[in-house]
Amino acid sequence: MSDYNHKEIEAKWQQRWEETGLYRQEVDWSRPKHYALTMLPYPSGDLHIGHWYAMTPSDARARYMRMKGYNVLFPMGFDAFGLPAENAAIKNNMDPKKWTYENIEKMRVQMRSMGAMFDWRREAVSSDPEYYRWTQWLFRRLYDLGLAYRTLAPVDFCPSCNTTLAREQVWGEDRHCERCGTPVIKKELEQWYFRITDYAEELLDFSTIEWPERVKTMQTNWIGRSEGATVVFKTETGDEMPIFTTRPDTLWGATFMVMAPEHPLVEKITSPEQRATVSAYQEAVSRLTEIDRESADREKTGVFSGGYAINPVNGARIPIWIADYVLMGYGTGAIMAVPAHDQRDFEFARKFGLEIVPVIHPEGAEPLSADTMTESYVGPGVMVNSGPIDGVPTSLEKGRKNPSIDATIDWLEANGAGEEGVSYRLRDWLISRQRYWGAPIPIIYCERDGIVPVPIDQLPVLLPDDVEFKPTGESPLKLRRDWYETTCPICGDPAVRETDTMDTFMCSSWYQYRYLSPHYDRGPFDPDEGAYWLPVDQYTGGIEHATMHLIYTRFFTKAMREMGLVEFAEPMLQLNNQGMVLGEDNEKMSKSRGNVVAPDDLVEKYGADTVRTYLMFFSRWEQGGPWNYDGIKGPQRLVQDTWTMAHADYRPAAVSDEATRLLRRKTHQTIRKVTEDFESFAFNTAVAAIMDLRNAILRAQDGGDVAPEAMKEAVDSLLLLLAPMAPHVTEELWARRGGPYSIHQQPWPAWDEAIAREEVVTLVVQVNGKVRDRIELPADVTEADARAAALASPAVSERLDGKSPRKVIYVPGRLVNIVL
RNA sequence: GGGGCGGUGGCGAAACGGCAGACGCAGCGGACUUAAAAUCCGCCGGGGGCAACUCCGUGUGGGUUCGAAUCCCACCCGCCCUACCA
Repeated sequence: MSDYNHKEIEAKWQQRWEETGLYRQEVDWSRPKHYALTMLPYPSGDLHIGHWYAMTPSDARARYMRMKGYNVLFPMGFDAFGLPAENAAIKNNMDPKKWTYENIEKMRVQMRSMGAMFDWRREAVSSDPEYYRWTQWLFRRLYDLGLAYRTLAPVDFCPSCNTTLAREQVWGEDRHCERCGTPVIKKELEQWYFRITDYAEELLDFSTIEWPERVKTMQTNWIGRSEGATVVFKTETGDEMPIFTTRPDTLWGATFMVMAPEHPLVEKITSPEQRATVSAYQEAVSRLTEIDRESADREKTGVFSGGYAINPVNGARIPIWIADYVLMGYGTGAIMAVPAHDQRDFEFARKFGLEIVPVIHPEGAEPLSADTMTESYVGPGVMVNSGPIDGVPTSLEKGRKNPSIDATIDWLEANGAGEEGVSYRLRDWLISRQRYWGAPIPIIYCERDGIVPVPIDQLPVLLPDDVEFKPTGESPLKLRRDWYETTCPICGDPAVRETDTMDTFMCSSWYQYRYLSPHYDRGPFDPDEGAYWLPVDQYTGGIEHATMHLIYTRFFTKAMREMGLVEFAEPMLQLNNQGMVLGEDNEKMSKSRGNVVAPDDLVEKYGADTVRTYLMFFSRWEQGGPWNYDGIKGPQRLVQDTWTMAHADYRPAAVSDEATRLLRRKTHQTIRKVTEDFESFAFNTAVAAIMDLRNAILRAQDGGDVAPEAMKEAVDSLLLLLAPMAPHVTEELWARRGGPYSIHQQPWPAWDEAIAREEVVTLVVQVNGKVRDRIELPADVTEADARAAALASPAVSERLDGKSPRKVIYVPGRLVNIVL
């Protein structure tokens, strides 16, 4: 037996797998398919331990499914557009493309060291023109479906540099430009959006997918469905001013209105006397950070507009105020204020001396009085001062099934003053980025024809190379006149290109489709591949994408369904999230903390097999936890012991049936346990079970009284069970023991329930719930015998003291509890 | 403020409502060795006892149950997400 040399073995098998195409994944309609996908990395240039933690257990699961008989697709690629490349380029005066592709090359080498079963022929890189051609194509299809639109949106703008700024370019409390120090202003710019809100309702439906409750809850909260009513108020200038409320029943208590400072009607309703005040307020608000503006504990600010609106339920003339606690992005950007029954409105009314009219009489209490209230009342009661709904009970704080709300909506609909309505917190997806390193938005602006999409046959709109990264504040794309200036596809007149690029989340919203056929040039993916492989069966990745990527890709799939590209509505049927590997100090890993664990060094020292096994063993996968350099010794010993026992020249002196039966039982119990654990992503206990089998085999080899066939079964089974976790060393040992190539193509071992069954059970004997004795009984003992045996236990009879028990609980195979 | 996840030996963790601590790390004692590493054997939650054994113990306080780490209620602590959502 030679020593275990992980470097030699891992290099050897990685090369052999490559040469023999072991991990080529092809359509095969005669076999059931399994599309396993793990989130693709951003090419930062260094594969860190978090990547290993995400990818190697996913790989082991894919390998397990393969051994179970599935035709498994397990691809990999790179989410290669994005800001870091551009920042690195500006900093080092380097081409972002060069930076990105050098990083990709480096990471490919690192990923190969994992020994994962990625089929590299299916690799997709989102910054390749043959990839983003189809990103642009999908944009075009979304545009044609009316799901992409352009509208004004506020961005941070430096009036001195005359440019938009990214959030991280705005510095300090006073929000000044990072370059020139000028205070930035909010400016309305034309930006591209996707109408994800059209799918808000459908995105709330998780009935066809098995995703973690946590992710479903986060998405549900993110989408934020509220039920209520839309009510149209009329301003004195004659404009309609719709509002959304979850408490339409309190309409009779509305004593003023509040508009967001950015509301388009503000200009119109502001009176001449108030104009200067309102403008100053708008200006001040535009300088606040989002965080400042949206922090709830900040004191309310606002100004009177000078305008009035009419409450449609009672004709009351109420003042319209402007305040930034009302957000343009939610509902209609304007609210009715009911200070008696809404705390925010109450605080505002008290601060500015506005009228408060209670419309709910609390159950069994004194009527509310505007003069004595110290906070709003949101409890149950009976409606008062509310015309047609006086006397109707109100129970819940929000939502329907509240009699007073139902009655109000009926009244509103009957009188044409409003209707039942639903509002979502979800906003449309802003995809414009004032950035170079991204997929160009394939749009041309023509004086005559306006917004003109680039014709399909002219895609991709290539991102030009050799751009100048002068810090001028202009997009580098604008400086490339030969690229920026073009002609209108419709009229042929001179026109200009859109210089914004697409959010990289768009690239990653459909990559699972591109993997099927990364070089296909007649569509985003080859439908023949799609028909077989889609949708993704098993998706793995971090929880941090719960409300971003994981919503976007669901939206994309629904939109692709509208395009006729797919027939299903959900991209990934099952999702499992891994946790995070923390530093040894139990803190998030970071260079500044000096607690970063480098996988390359670990692979050098221990080998990929040991690193993989340790990552799967040290904690529950979805939980993660702190790294521990000592802990890796456990899996290291497992690998070493496996090496030793697989080489052992085992010749028993004399065979014992009992010892043989015990080892076989352990073997079959382990197969059962590891199989169940792989099914449920419980990798840590799977490794523990394999370690347990290892212990039994070593003991049996030492004892030398187990039949050779049982020993072979045990060792071969251990190799097969360990193969998904430690693919190289098990392959080597399998080959050395004369097994056919490859171990990864062997069927997953099956267990025999009869062999796995215990013949003797240890019954716990409790008296009043406390363990007093343990008795060994045959596994098939009858209830009567078990009860009798328990009562016969000395520990019981002693405590029973001649009396008969009040009750005896029998749990088969577990315990007998005697209650005195 | 809202929502989510978690709190079990020195450490990472196991445990269909049924023997708490599987498996591993560290530690301690011993064997081998000139020595160290590696390896092997034993011990390893706390208290009491020579021992058989016994009492206590899963963040805190209650509850349900024959029986609770597990279910319910309240609270404390930690982490994550979200944040004036009308």
